[in-house]
Order: sequence, then C-alpha cells, then structure tokens
Amino acid sequence: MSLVTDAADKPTLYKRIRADIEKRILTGEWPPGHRIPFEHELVARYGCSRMTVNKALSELAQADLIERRRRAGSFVRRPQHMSAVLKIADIRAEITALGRAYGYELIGRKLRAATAADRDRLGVKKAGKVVAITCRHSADNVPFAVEDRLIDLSSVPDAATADFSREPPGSWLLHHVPWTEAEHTISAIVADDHTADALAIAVGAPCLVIDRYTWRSARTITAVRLLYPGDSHRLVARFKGG
Amino acid sequence: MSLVTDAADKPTLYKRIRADIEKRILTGEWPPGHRIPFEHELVARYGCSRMTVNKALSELAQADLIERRRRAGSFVRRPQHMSAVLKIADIRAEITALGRAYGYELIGRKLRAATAADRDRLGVKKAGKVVAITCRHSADNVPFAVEDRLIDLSSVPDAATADFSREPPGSWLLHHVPWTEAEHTISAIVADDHTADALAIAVGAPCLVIDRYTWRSARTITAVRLLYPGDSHRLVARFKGG
DNA sequence: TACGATTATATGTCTAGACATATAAGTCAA
DNA sequence: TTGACTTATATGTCTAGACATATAATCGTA
Repeated sequence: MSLVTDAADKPTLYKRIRADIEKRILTGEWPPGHRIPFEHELVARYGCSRMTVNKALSELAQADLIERRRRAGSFVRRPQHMSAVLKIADIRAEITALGRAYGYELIGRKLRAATAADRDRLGVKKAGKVVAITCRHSADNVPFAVEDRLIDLSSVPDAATADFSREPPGSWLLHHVPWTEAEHTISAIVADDHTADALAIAVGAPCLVIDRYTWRSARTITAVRLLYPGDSHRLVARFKGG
Repeated sequence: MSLVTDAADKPTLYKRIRADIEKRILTGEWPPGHRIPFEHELVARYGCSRMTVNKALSELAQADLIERRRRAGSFVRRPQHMSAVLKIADIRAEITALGRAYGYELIGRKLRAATAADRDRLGVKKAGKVVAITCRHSADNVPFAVEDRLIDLSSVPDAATADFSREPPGSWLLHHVPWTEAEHTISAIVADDHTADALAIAVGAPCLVIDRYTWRSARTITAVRLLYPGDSHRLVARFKGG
C-alpha cells in the first residue's frame, strides 16, 4: 500500500498528506511511538516541496496527534489523558435542539451591594454592586433547570438595566460580553424543599449541579449555579484520543 | 499604539504576530466581527513575507479565533456556543494529582457469553464473549468511585487474560487500545443499598454518574459506569471562548 | 569505561516569488 | 429594479531555495 492515494487531487495536496497520515494513526497502523517518515522522505514520496509536507505535519502536531522532535523526527503521540469536549450550550438552544418548546420564567431579580457571601462566590475582594437573578427554564412546560446567578456590575454595568424578564441572563451575557473564560464544576446533590418545589420533583430526588464561574482577563463577570433534575438530564460529551 | 511589539525578537516572528492579534481579540480591542488587517497590510507592518503572516493567521483560524473569507478578509469570530474541555483523567492520576494515596480493589470479574443486556449496553448485535468487571478506587483509604465495566472480547481479546487484580481496567485499556473515541453521559442518582454499601455512604445520598461508551473505528471496546459520591467529587472543566 | 567535544541531520522558520479560486463589488442590459 | 456578466482582490496553496538551531550520534580522550 502506498502513502499516495491514487484518488484525483480533489482536496489540496497538504490536506491529502495530512489525511493519509491521520488515517494511519487512527487505525493503529502507526501505533503510538511510531516514527513518521522524515519530511524529506515524504517530499520524495509525494513529489512536492518541503513546505507542503511541513504544513501537513505542523497541523498534526498542533492537533496533538504527533510530536515533533528536532533531529529525531516526528512520532505518533502516546495518548496521555482523555479529554472530552463538553459542549455546554445555551439552555434555550439545548432545549430547542431536542425539539421541545422552550419556556423561560424570571423568578427573582435583586440589585444590591455585594454581601460577604456574594464577594466570596464571585471571588472578588472589593465591595461593589451585584445583580442576583433566579430563573427557571422549562421544556414543554416541564421544569428543565433552575438558575441562580450573580453578576458583577463593576464588570458588566449594563446588566443593571437589562431586562431579564424576557431574555435569560445567560443569553444576554453571551451577546454582551464575548470571549470570556470559565470554570465549570459538576456535582450531584439531592433536592431540598426549595429545589424540589422549583423543579417540581420529589424532595430527596437526585439533581445534577453545574457551577460556572466566568471571567474575562482577570475580571470576574458572573457566577451561576444550574440545577437539573438528575434523572432527566444528561450532559453528553464526545471525545477523541485515547 | 503599534502592532509591532518593540520587544526583542525572542520568539519567532510569526508567533509574535499571532500573539499580537490574539491579545487584541482576547482583550476585546478587536471585538467579534472586526476585520483583521489584510495580509498585505500585516506584511507591510511587520516587514516580512506573506507566508509568515499567513502562517500566523492560519493558526488563529485553526484555533477558531478568527474566520477567513476569500476576497473579504479575516474576521474575529463571533463566539458561538460554550464548549468546555473536560479532562477526564485516569482515576489513579486524578487521585495522585490531589496528593492523596491511591488504592484499588477488584471486587468481581466474570468472563461470559454476552447476555442480551450486555449486548444492549455495548451496542453490539452479534453474540460474543465479554468480561464484566466491578472494582473500587479509593483515596486515602476512603472510597472514591466504584466502577462497573464491560469489555467486548471480540474487540480486545487480550482482556480475557489480563490481570485486573493489580491494574485497573481503565489503565490497562488505555495502554493496550490507544486512539479510541468515546461518548460520556453525566447524570445524578441517589445511592441504593448496593451503591451506598460500596461507596460507604448513606442510602439516599447523591451520586454523580459517568457513563462512558468507548469505540475504535466502529468497533465497540468497552462500556463503563463510574459512580462517585456526589458531595465529595467534582468534575472541573476550564474553557475559553464566549 | 565514562565523559566531553564535534559533527551530522531533522525540524523550525523565513523569503520572494507564482498561479488558483472564491467572491464582493461594480457594470450593464432587460 | 432586477438579474446576468465582468472584474478586482484577498485568501489558499505551492515552489525552490536559504539559514538557524536543537540534539542524536559519533569520536576522541582521560
């Protein structure tokens, strides 16, 4: 079997080279640790210039599929840690993607000077104003998740006057504060009286909890806790790479 | 302010160009939708050849930070959906990373012809042999997670003779079957008698559940269910991008 | 044998061009 | 006004070189 596919040059050359190598790695023909042909060998094999194979190999290296070492060559990477790309979509998008009717209801909204608990939750030192929002998302009129959010107004002053009775704060923030970073913590709890009531489930029923803390270049933006009925909701993540 | 940093050329030129642009995007100086200077403008600004700025821009495009459109130019991408990279490490690695002593205990191991339930769980049609493994991971001698796993022997025949009394099946598989794909489902349950006993928690306590289904180029490898005490375990994911 | 200096080599980066191609924008006719 | 045609242009890909640099391998020496 030759490295060169005899298919017509439908995609570009460097993409064909990249795909050829990627296939060999993914099928296990070239196992972890295997040395990939040197650039000059690939140049000879594909009859192209070195920049072209270099581009293919560079992209494979950027995708962590191979490791390149000077003087030694390029090697199939040994899979290290499983990493799953967990897409945490806008809840509205998530529900409509399931083909269900999205419903939103603002339960409470308070503008206040940050309490000690607020500051702790947002991870900020200085006093300032915050908006605290409680709301509920539903799918086909069945409670889907309850949201308890705190927004730091010193970072997002516009949030003080935003109308959260129609638009969920998550969507609003997504459109007003781009390129944030966040940290998610996922855990499980059992529903207390208050939660059970909000989600219309039994007290003691399992709930999935997502705590998300969002910032933007060292400035705290928001902290949110999402509670899902544990037996009905699923977080699904596909991942690739051993 | 000039695009060109006056810092000495410590990193390479294309990396400086990439970093310059990335900084402007991440700080919001160039908001989503903003058009990045044309390649020929960057060529003039940095005094280099087009291939060099092209490499910088190509990498930014590969990282989904910008979008490149022929004839139109390059634009800062509008953040679409939040995606979190959830690193699901080997449990042993996870525990030792926390500075705690890792403990492993094989509870049960059965080699059998696949039952209907097994086939359903693995998503395979044909009959075949499987290994069913139950084991427990502990941190500082406290139960950390219980694992209930099924391995398809038609895909991984070596698993029939592997010694899982010392090495956890997850680690073993990671070293014997690289480059897999998987799907995770995360949910919450409350502990039943059996689970409570295995995790040394109270019946009715919350548990975090991770179901992972792993395959390799259309061949089923393994299905595993991991149960964590919901109040003690956290899945943490950092992510970037609005 | 062990260690330090030298050399060979694969990758890393870069240039100054070239042609291809998709497409935004402008032009012109129905 | 609308639709079809043309043109200008930014990106996409590629070449045939070049020098830089880290380092594996070799060689020489203590």
